[in-house]
Amino acid sequence: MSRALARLAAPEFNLALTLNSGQVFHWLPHRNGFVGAIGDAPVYVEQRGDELRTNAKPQFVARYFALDHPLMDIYRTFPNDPTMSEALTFCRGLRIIRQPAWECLATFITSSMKQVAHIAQISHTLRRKFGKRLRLAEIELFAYPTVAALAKTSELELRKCALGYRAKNLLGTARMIANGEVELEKIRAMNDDDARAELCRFPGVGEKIANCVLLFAYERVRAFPIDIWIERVLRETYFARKRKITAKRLREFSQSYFGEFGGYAQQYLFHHARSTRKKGAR
DNA sequence: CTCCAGGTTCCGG
DNA sequence: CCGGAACATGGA
Repeated sequence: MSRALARLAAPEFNLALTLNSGQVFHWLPHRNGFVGAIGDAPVYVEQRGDELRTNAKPQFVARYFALDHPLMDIYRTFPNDPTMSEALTFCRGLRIIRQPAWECLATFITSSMKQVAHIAQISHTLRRKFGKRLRLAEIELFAYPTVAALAKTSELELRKCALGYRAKNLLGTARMIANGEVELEKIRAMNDDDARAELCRFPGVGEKIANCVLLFAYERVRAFPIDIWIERVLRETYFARKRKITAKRLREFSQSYFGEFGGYAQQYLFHHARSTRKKGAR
């Protein structure tokens, strides 16, 4: 495979960090890089310094990994405080990628109250069971199941994939899209608030998951998902020794304090907190 | 065994 | 608007 790899410039980018930061869940280590599907395309990609090598079309890969995002300009908008600075040092080169909307929405519906490792496991199970089989040389890969494919399964069948109570939500969402009740592409034209409200019409989608989808699939880089990790960071860092900080207050603070690239700041804080505080590092 | 994980929804103050 | 409880599953 290595003979046929195309090359593309990828300055200010850290592939491994980006793929392991909890925004996308199906890429697997392979040789010197990773294999995964970008939509229906089987992709191998590896990083050598400031360059990527891939079997796929360079522009296609560059778009997926958002290599056009002005990372240096984005960093300049980050607030200047110790916690944010540490996260930036730790996560430099992490990019918010452009995921297909349906795949991102469906994956985050299965993410509620689940560890990252388990979200990945569910993604692989669903792909293998209901997704299109793809081939990359000797490797077998699977696309995420289409809306139609999941819409015609059953709650029972999905529960067999360890979805638990999320099965009903995933199925209901697939059916709402399959019957035209909500059109994911129409959301692209909406402003952030309308888009968020539209996403919240799906069962199992509340503000947090809607914000993840806005950030990871609709390129709304201001969207600031607040999960338990981020909530801890906010409370401990910016509201230390304060009682009674409501969810509403946290939401308002994060929107104003982190600014126009709040979604980026959020992902850096999230990944840094998770990486440094799980292996007994505290 | 107990605790917790990239939450949402429903219900009673 | 706010706090609690129920909801499934598996890894630590």
